[in-house]
Amino acid sequence: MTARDEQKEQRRQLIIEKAIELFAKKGYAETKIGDIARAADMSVGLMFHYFESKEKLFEEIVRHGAMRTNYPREMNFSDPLDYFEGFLKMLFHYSIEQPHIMYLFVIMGRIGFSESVPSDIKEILNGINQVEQSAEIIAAGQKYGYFREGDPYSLSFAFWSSVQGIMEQLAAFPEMRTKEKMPDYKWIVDIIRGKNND
Amino acid sequence: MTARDEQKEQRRQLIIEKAIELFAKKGYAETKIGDIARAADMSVGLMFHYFESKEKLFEEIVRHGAMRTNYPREMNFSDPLDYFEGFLKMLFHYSIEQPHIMYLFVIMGRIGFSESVPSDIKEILNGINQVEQSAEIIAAGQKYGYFREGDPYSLSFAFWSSVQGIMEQLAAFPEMRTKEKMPDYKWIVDIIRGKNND
DNA sequence: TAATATATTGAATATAAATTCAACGAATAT
DNA sequence: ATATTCGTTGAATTTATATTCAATATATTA
Repeated sequence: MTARDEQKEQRRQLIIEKAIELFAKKGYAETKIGDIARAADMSVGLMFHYFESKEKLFEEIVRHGAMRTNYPREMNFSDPLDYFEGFLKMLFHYSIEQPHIMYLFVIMGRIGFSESVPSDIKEILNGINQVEQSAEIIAAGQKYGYFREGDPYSLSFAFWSSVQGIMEQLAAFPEMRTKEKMPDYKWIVDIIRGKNND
Repeated sequence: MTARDEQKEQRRQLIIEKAIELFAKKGYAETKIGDIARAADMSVGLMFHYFESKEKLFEEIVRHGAMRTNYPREMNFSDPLDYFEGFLKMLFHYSIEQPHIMYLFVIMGRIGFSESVPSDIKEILNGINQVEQSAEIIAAGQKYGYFREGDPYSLSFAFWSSVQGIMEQLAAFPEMRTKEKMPDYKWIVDIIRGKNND
């Protein structure tokens, strides 16, 4: 790996980083190549030296995101509430200092219903149905009183939709991303937890 | 009002209705005039007979939305929880049969951070800061134990962000909009309510 | 240092979407 | 029934954005 290759890789990373932030804040269609170029402080033409197209750039981000945000699947947890609390604690915590994960989370959550995202990109996400997976955990946990009563899929849907909503607002309003102003992740866990436990 | 005028007004309403649905599902930038024209079953050119531009069409929707979604301000409530429960109950209820309000809610919630929305449209919403208003109600209600402890603004932010997230997902996935699958609005109220009450 | 490869730019081109417009058919008024 | 206005279309035109490209600067290699 020559010095130049490293430089190139860093440049690519810079573009990706800025693009992630912009895609999260504004969505795919509203984010212009020119916006990303400006954020990365380079000419529009140069963007195409590093990435074949806007679509390919986005695809690389989605692939990256598919690795990073699937955290819960690989967690070990002693009780099923930890699955959710652990993930949210991490997500909320990092949102303050390293918004990267939050941005990725926002982008990933929108892919499902964004028509401008080509279908081969959507396929990257096959098999990562967060709502489905969580519904199973909730269903299992309900038997032992870990979660409130109600349809597990609906609960899971409500939970992840809420998290998505909060992350989207946090992405858009950085002034909320301080220790003082950040919502407490436990408030959100209460969506599925109810008042059954302590 | 001649028959022709009525016809014209109906046509305009049809366009608005379809546009609301599409703007809610895909966002402003991703919704093409052609999409709306197709949904309303007319030529693209004809759209411009009814609306000066995409922007003006959107503006009309926002004005309309500014009237409809500001419901909570005008509600009477005996205890402050009713303010939130009443609104959510209404919103969730109508989402099933008349998704119109849900779509408007989604659109309105995105205006704040959508750069493609011109600033004179954003100004329509000045004075309707849902989060701010709710924070005051929460702050007042906390003294009497209606709400959980925590920064009122953060609680309000978390609550409305969650609602926004759920409405966005419901807008995109109509299969969740049935009596059986819909989340229970009380789960969401628990974000601010905590387990202080019954 | 000369030769070669890579990075960068700004201008040209291509593409997609919004908007305008001339033409025509259908409704309404005189 | 004729003239006038309105609704409609499809084909131009304009505008915004993505993409390509020739030219130049900068770095690397021989």
